[in-house]
Amino acid sequence: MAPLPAKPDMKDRILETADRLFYLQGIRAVGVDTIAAEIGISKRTLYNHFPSKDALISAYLARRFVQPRPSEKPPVEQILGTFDALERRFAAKDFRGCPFVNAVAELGSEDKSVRKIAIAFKESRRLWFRDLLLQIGVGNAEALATQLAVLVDGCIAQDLVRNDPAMARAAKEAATVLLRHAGVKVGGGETAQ
Amino acid sequence: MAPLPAKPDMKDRILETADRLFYLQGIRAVGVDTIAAEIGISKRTLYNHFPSKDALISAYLARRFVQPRPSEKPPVEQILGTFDALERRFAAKDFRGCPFVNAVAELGSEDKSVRKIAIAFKESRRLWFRDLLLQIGVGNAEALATQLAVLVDGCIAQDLVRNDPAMARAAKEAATVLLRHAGVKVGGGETAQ
DNA sequence: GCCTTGTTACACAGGTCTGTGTACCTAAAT
DNA sequence: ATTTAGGTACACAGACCTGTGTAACAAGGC
Repeated sequence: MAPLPAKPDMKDRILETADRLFYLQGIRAVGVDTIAAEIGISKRTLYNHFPSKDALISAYLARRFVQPRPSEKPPVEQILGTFDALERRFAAKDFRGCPFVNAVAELGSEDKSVRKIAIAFKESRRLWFRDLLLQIGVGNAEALATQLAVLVDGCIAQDLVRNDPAMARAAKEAATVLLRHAGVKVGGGETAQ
Repeated sequence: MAPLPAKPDMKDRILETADRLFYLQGIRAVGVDTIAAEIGISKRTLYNHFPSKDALISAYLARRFVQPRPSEKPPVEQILGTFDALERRFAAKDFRGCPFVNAVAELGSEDKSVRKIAIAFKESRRLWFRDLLLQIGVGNAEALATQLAVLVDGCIAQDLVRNDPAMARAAKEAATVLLRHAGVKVGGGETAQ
């Protein structure tokens, strides 16, 4: 075919493809040959952009590390909205759990850098919860934020195995109870639209 | 009948070793050569007991599928005791998360039999919670049992990444709030020793 | 023109993995 | 003593993996 030198950044294309395959099939299950073949480039080109598969794995996880964008909505809505968003993602059939948890499960405790970024991600989400809780004056925001983080990862793990978006709803109901118990006034009923 | 070999049951030794290595290092990361070498047997012997690595993986997961033994303790203690037991296991440095979640994360959705046993395990634990809740007359035991199961898997996932046994305590505190909210009279304070 | 940059095609080294084939050994049961 | 089940040693096939080396090609900038 046309040996087009690819207008969009080749590095981005490689990374986007690696991301998709790593996430859907597992890191160890996908070889660099497979990634290159999927894009239609030679393996040599891939190695011209990433010095090793490990570098590609790191870039993959770094790419997945996205902070939630600041929102104008009330903190309680943001917190509970997290579980609505999860439920929507569970319904998509290309959802395969948390890429960080999966990577740690797959690559073991050996891999220092993978664990490091996974810890950073988990902690960043916990802090996001904590800051929202502080905004609404919740006492013991630290503990409650941890509990919310546990609920998030719990319903993700459950959905990974069961493929049941209702797990997000169960987590949301639990989160609602915890918030109310902490004195937070939660708007709608337990089954928000 | 089968004449006894000199050794105790070789099949058990293979399975026990495979279990340890699969769990600690990951299924794909451990080859049959490694398992055989660890026991000090030849690879041929291993294949005389298990027709394939897949069969060994299935046996490994089946072995991990243990039901909690019936207990005389009050249901509430059994439920909350689950999180104490988890905290103890998190403190051990050979804890590496839930073997079923890890297997699904590692082997992908392709593998039907792995997913099947993982689902069965998750559901069996949920039903264990549900039956205990029914014993103490909790209304909506189904939903609460699901929430408890989410908390269990959530703190396991969190600990897998963070290596922090406090995650079990956080989950236990959340579980306590949920139980109280359901009308259950919970004995000790939120930090039972 | 020419030169640099990026890509391609392809071979290959060196390692790992699963699974098999074969011949020999050991010890217990008969 | 013979049979036989099970274990050992070891080679090997065939596949896959990561990563490199090399020569050719295509295009834009100078």
